[in-house]
Amino acid sequence: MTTVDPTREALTSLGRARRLMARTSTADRVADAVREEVVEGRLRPGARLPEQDLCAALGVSRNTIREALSQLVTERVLVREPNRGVFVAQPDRDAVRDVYRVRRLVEPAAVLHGEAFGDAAVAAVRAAVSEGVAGADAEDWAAVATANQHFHRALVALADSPRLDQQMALLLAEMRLVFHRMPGVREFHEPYLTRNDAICTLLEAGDRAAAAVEVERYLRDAELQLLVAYDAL
Amino acid sequence: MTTVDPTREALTSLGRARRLMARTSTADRVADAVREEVVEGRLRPGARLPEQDLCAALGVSRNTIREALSQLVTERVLVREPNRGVFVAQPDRDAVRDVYRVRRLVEPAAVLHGEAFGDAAVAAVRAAVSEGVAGADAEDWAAVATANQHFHRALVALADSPRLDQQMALLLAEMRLVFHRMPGVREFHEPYLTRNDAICTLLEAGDRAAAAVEVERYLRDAELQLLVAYDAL
DNA sequence: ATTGCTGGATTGTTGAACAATCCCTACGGT
DNA sequence: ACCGTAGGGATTGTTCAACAATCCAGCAAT
Repeated sequence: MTTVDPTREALTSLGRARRLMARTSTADRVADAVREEVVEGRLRPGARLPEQDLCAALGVSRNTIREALSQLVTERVLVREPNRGVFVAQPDRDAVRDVYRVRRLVEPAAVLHGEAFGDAAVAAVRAAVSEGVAGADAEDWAAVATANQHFHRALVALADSPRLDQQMALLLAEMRLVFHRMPGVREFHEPYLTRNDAICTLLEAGDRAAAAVEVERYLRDAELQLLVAYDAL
Repeated sequence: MTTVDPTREALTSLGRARRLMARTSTADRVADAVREEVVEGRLRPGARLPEQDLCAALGVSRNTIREALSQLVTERVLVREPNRGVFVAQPDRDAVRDVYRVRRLVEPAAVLHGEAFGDAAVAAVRAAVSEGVAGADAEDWAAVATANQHFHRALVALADSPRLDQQMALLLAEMRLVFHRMPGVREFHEPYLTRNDAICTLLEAGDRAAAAVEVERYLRDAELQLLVAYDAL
């Protein structure tokens, strides 16, 4: 029987925390850089990413590049075609349907049954709404799109679950690829500003049930609009 | 204006399918092998996985090993401590709470709003229930645990979403790590056999609302039981 | 126009190397 | 006995160079 030493245990715990906040690895930074290029639209869906070019551009070895690319493939930001290379993902109709199927399950449930305490979580939702309005006032539609994503991230954050937050981040990154495949960012995002506001107001009033219903309707409309746009593509 | 050639289009589609069914890469196979060892419990939570040992055991180079390990780290099967190595994950109390938070949102929602048509999906649930009963009759409690996981995977499959299925697979793999940290596999899984049966019967009767409520209660009880066991650890 | 071949380019995988970091131990000072 | 420190060994993080396997484009031949 080994006796537990609480002090020692606490110290090793601190050491672990230290390690977790250690500087990210090179591969992680490469992945961040490439992901940034993709979600910002500077790398278009379908674009090919030769490993050597990335080596030259980022000044790291091919192995490190490959590690980063594998990471992005599991995030669905890139797709790998064996022996051909990796490409920026091109979400197809089925991908859109599936993403919205998940969102329609998760987002209303988070609004309805979220366990986040206090008003901070709702305040984050309000902040995203304001951010969208500010973007619209400045006619910066890319900013409006970003604010919209912050809005939905804030909705999921009501569940107070790191794992769910992470999954939502992946889904939203995939959504950016969807938007990059089609024109009309303004037309798509602008109409939802008022609906965001309405949902947020319901939340602030404590009427989670009504807010959840409204979120579900929102997502259904958005999906339909995207699928129609895909058909016209 | 380009004219569409349906034959040509079908052929390129075939080419893409060919690539997707291409034999998995070495790194993928290594990841599968290690994951198998972990979920089967032959590698205990907290165990260290030195890269060189894996090289010798599996006969592949260190770079390939590292690629596989990175993959498993993103799956939360392993954790990496920079400059120290990778270890089999040891889900802590917070991990259990978070996993169940996600499951309590997703599983009832999938049961309630799932869009899987036909009886095939419900039949899969029934199959998992029968599998559990068979395992209990044979007093094979590991089989009962596996059947339980199949049951919950079948519940999520009601949503008919590949992305959700994949996420559920990751959560269930994490749950296996939780179980490996504590004794009493039988005591934990056996009581849920009758509840599985009840939920399945409700589903077969078309009463999704009642089934969803029952799933939610189920998950709440299971979480509580696990947290108590953690405290006694 | 279709088939078959060939050369070049890219990926998949390996092996070896080196710096950086960590762990452990021994040593010396107090 | 306790703390700090310095060294040594082991492991990881990263790079580089090489080779086989595969794919692609272009060309030749029918």
